[in-house]
Amino acid sequence: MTAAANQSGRRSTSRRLERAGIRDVAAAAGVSITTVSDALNGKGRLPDETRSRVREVAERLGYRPSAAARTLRTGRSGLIGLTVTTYGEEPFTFTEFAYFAEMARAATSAALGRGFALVVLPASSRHDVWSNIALDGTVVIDPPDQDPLVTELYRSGVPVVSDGKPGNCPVTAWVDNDHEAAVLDILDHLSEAGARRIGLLTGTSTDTYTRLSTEAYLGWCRRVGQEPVYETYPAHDPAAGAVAADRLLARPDRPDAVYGLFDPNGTDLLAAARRYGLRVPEDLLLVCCSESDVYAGTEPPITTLSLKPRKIGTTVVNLLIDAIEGVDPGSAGGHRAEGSRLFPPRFRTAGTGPPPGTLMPTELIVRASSQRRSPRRTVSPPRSPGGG
Amino acid sequence: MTAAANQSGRRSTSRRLERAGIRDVAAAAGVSITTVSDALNGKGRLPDETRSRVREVAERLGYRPSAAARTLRTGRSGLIGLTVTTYGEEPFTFTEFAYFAEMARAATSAALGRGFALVVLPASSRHDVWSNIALDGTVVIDPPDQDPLVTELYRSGVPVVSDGKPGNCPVTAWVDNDHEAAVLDILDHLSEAGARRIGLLTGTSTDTYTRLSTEAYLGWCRRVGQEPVYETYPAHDPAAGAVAADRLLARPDRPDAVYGLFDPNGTDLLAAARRYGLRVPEDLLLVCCSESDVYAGTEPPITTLSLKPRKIGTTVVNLLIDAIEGVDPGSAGGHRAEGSRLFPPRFRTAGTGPPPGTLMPTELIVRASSQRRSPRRTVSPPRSPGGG
DNA sequence: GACTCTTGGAGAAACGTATCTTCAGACCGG
DNA sequence: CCGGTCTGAAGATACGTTTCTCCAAGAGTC
Repeated sequence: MTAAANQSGRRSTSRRLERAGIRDVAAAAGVSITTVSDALNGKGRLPDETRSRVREVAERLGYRPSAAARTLRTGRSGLIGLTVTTYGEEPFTFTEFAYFAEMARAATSAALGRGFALVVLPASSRHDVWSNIALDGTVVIDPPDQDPLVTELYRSGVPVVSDGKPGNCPVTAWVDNDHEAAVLDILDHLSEAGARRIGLLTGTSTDTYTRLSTEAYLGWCRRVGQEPVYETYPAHDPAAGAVAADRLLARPDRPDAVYGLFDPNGTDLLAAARRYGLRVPEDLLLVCCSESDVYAGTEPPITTLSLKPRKIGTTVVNLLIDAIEGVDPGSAGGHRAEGSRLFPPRFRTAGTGPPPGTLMPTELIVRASSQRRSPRRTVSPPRSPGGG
Repeated sequence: MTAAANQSGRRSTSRRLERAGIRDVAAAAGVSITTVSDALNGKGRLPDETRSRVREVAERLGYRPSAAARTLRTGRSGLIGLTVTTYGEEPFTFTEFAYFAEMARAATSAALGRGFALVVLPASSRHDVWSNIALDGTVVIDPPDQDPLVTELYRSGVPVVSDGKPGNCPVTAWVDNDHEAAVLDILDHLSEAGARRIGLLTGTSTDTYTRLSTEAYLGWCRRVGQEPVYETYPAHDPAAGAVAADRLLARPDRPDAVYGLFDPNGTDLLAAARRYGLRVPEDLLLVCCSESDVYAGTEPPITTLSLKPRKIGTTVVNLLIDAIEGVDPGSAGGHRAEGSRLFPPRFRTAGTGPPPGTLMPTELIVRASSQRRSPRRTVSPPRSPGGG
């Protein structure tokens, strides 16, 4: 007791009325700080009586362990960065699209459930902000090729999991949709509904989503023998989308079905169709990729492809925390991702092979805009009942 | 140099291949760690030559100061909590409504601009998550009366600024719209457009927004001599809104104009009106509170009240950081809030008076749904040209 | 030449926790 | 009676900064 009391005495003279520290608790309980730490953290070998007594004293003193000190000592902050990449020169697309909002929400929730909190950090943030925060790991949304930020993070030993298959930057793991399969699915769906010439509304940026989707479309055209009909525009510019939709329907080789890669494309295409006197779905079949449920209420309702951002967000965070906690994902201790795991994930062992990736399924929500036969049906599964 | 070299030597034997620390930089540059710290942080009295040499060495070694250690030492983490309150039993309304998404985005941006990052923390989070994070301050969105979380934060000395005038919990400062003025404005606007009986669609929860708005409506009715016509529903339940909208228009004393307090009310009311064969705006004038621009594209476009979440988010964060940095908001050093400041903010001096509040203006975006005369006009200022 | 300033920089003490090591004593079998 | 094991707990160190205090030497000043 004497030592603890001495320390406490010293402190009380040097500082006044500050928050109670572990030493104060130790002194008040008549034990050492080791015992306090052990009692509060459920470690060490202590009789339950001591444990509860210490806890009670700590409670009475309103003791709150210093997160900073704990982080310094343990090397764990309980903080995960959520990086939102910026489109073009736009400062900040976070929550701009429903996809990001949903994904961020699910990620926050999943992290919280495992005791971590999320720090929202645009990739364009000042470097001093980044380096001033103790991060246990980072989620990166849709990193561009050769993202210097990701590279530096990875090099400095911070686990990085990306939403979107990374181009050339090393990551611990990544999660993405099977964009190729999704596009092919939609094209088949439109063909079955009677489409003869399917057009595409796509973006000019080089992110994986845009690239894979466009390539899948072009490949399908080649295979089926259809001339590609597509227009591109900078996806981050909301005004440009309407213009591109107009361009697409104004072409001499006007498509009789269109798939739009971005969320606002549905309303833009619908408006353009109206301007050209095209009826949907009679004259024009429409599908777009969107997480917004406004398309259930448009006239007519529009078929959408959902990328399942909630599943993605949850999976990304779980993979990241697994990596942080050093869990072997094969063992029983690891948290199982919810979606189907097409690629068996392996955690990076120094310099062997590509980082493990997980492909998540998408969901096609079929509505009136892509059905000629029975426009009364509103929602149906994407494939015939026999499909997996 | 000897001491530094010794320390470096000791360390290199005990640990291998870890990140470079300040000691390593000091040893490599042949100076003391004090000098390194001063050089890197622009403090102390050092000739530029030494400064740049140290910086260069640090760069070469890839030195990144430990955020945890800095936080422990300085007591500043550069982290701000963003608390999203939960509606009813719903887990998590963050980004649910456009208001929160916009507000959070603006807050993140503003914080980043001043060197802080935001940690998203639902009020329902496990306590261990809260206490495990070193927060310099917290933004609380719409705290309920007697929020225990806010009370504890405030008591433990963490500055708290709330979006929404707090009920009974102590905060450092708060920001809110002038909801009473906004409602009165809308009611006047509808009256001028020819409404004889104005109805209200409101919520059952007790948050400030709902309470003040409803009270303003009731007061106006009393003053004008109109019998109140309103329906309430739990705002967090999206399905209940449509039902309540239907109830309101099914009443025997059916209103000829309705103001809906929540974002989805516009589409719900429009759908209900259609079901009852009511034309908007001919038979029914419509206004709702929303940040979504879908109401510019509905048929007809709907007049909305914007609470200006971006301004709110920016102001809240700036007030919080002012408090964290101990800036007297009256002095030139303080960051000026952008909006009009109806109450002169004073920072809390122990136990005197209520916390300083700032009222921000709202904006009425007038569209066809609330105008009988000239439905062609789409957007106009809320008041007559003479108004402030 | 003794004195004050000023400049450049080093030493060492925190910050508050977690944990490794050590240690005294109790208990126990032979 | 003695060595060994187990329990309960204290001591000390390290985590990596920032910053307060102090000192040496050079530069002026009278």
